[in-house]
Amino acid sequence: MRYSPDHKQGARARLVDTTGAHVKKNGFAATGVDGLMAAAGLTSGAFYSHFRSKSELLEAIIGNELQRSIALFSSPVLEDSLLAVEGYLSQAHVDHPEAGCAVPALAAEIARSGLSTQQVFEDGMLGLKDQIQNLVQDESKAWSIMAQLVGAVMIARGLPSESARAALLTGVMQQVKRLLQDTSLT
Amino acid sequence: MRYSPDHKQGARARLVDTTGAHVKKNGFAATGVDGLMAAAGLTSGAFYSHFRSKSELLEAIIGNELQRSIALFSSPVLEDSLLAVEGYLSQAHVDHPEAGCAVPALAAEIARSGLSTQQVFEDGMLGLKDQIQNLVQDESKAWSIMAQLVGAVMIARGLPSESARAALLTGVMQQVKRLLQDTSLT
DNA sequence: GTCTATAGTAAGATAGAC
DNA sequence: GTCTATCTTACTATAGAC
Repeated sequence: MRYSPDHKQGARARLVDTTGAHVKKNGFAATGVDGLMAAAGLTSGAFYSHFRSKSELLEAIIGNELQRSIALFSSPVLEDSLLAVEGYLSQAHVDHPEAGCAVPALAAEIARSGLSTQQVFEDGMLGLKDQIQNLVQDESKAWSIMAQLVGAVMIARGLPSESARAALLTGVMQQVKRLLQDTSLT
Repeated sequence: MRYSPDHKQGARARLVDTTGAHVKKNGFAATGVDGLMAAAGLTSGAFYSHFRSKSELLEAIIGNELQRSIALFSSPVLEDSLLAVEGYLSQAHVDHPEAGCAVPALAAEIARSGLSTQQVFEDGMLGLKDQIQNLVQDESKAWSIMAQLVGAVMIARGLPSESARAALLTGVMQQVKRLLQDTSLT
């Protein structure tokens, strides 16, 4: 069977999606190319038809994942953003990293990777920051909200007891809500 | 040469220190037992005289590192805590993970490890939370401060440009300071 | 307690058939 | 574009000498 002209593009995009989920759940360094491709239903040999190296894959994953996150926080309406934040700080997000934000799952590994991957990360994070800043009209508050969301989910994922998780998530939710609603604070 | 009765204990403690620094910088999954022991000036064979497995080492590192962090935030005086927070959100802390807090460096890998390691992590995090709560007299604010500090340092380590890093760190510093100082906010 | 040596497995990456 | 097969290296862990 022949492949359509844009099959390669489509296959690469599908690979970035499925391996992205796998890597968010299991970690990038902890997973081999073999396991990555098996999760996508292919063998490791095919990997290098789409990426020159494993680190090139990480760069593609980060770009793809952050674009999704930006789309989730794209509404300029306060009510939509409150819903997005509630979803971010939910038990479901903590329990399912494979379907969630890439930042709490992969930021530590991004910090240890090459400059080009970090550049993609920075572009995405500045895009997210600008969107939140549009809501709260204050750069300091925008960075604070981002750091809280990311930090809270990352810490919550390491807490085994439900009670500690819930206390952390609701506590941070309370403070983030205040930042989003009270426009007087600086 | 013979070894003193408590040489084993001392050697293990030293191993937890030096491998802790190595793991915070390079990641846990990304480093082999060989490299870990080489960083400590030993060979890999000696590793299993002190730990039954690599994951037992992670557990020991987390316990050791969080005890240190708790000591750094142990003062009940507000001025001391402001200094500790400034150090946490400093360029130096972002640039030198090996000498810094284990949480932004390792939380994602803790979330993927065994229950006993997560239990040690939870104990340490609740201890830290209690100390901060003593300062701000509010559990929600304590969790919020912790999440912000951890999230900010982790994100900052992935940002290649100095300007973006500085904006993030000073922005979060401003919001954390407000939480620490303004006792009226809930 | 630390060493060398090694077992056994899995890693990242490449070559060539289809 | 994907497969199987393979090269080389590195991994976790163990055994036995000192």
